[in-house]
Amino acid sequence: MNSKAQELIDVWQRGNVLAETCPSRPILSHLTSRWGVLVMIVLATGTHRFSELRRKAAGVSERMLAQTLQQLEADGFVARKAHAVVPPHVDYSLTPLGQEAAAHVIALTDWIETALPRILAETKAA
Amino acid sequence: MNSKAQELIDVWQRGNVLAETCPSRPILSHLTSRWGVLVMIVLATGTHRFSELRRKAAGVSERMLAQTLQQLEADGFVARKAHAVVPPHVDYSLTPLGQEAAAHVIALTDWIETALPRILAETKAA
DNA sequence: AGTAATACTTACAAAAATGTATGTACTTCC
DNA sequence: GGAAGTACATACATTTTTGTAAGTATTACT
Repeated sequence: MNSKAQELIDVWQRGNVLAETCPSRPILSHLTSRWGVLVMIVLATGTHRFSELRRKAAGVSERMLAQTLQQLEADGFVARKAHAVVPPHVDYSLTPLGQEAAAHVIALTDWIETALPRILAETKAA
Repeated sequence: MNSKAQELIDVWQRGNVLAETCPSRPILSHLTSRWGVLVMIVLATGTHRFSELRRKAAGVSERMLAQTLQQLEADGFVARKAHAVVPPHVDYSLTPLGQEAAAHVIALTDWIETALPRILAETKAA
């Protein structure tokens, strides 16, 4: 059996982000995308509405927030609950899977935030 | 004192990725960039040459690898050591700071790789 | 003399991400 | 009657990212 075929089989057991076509790569990119990271962090603190997320993740446009939420929902990390009222009311929260993912994303960003003074001290100008 | 000024001061103690202009954001984006993640993972397994990194991080172009390495080096996560020989020989490794960062990046990717079957099972078509 | 090897850089092109502005639906409030 | 409020979608423009191809320097091998 060639290595390509082996890779396909392995995915049923475990992904490998180093492999070019592994389905873990798009998942990783959604989770580590510019806004994906921030959305996960905010949702980890509890259920939020669209507009609340927009305010807390400073800098996101409506368009990007909507797109990001749809990706995370499609990946099974975010649950969307729309209430049939006018004006619209939609609640976003993390699924159990999303909570697991968020824990790691937060561990990373938390480290960065904490280590920032040390990092900045060693950073060479861009 | 206004909140903008407070933000500037706080950075000396701790970053906040939710803040639009916090210097932690570019750091985060370098670490979570498409190739940044892979480079950190590979370097965490030991010192590598440019060409070795290129092979292990399947899919990177020379241009992107060079650029990624320069960013990570500027941030103080990667150490570059060039040997003055012909043909060129350059070794890349993680700094102590880089090793701390890598640990978290790996925790995340490792979780994704492990959870991949579960994730794929819940994933809605793109 | 021509080719290979390594770690890049540079110019150019194509693709992807992101932003801006505008529209929608329906109800409540002024 | 007109404005506000919410959660989006859509078209379009711009910016950023990424890739491709080619070039560079020096030595060794054929």
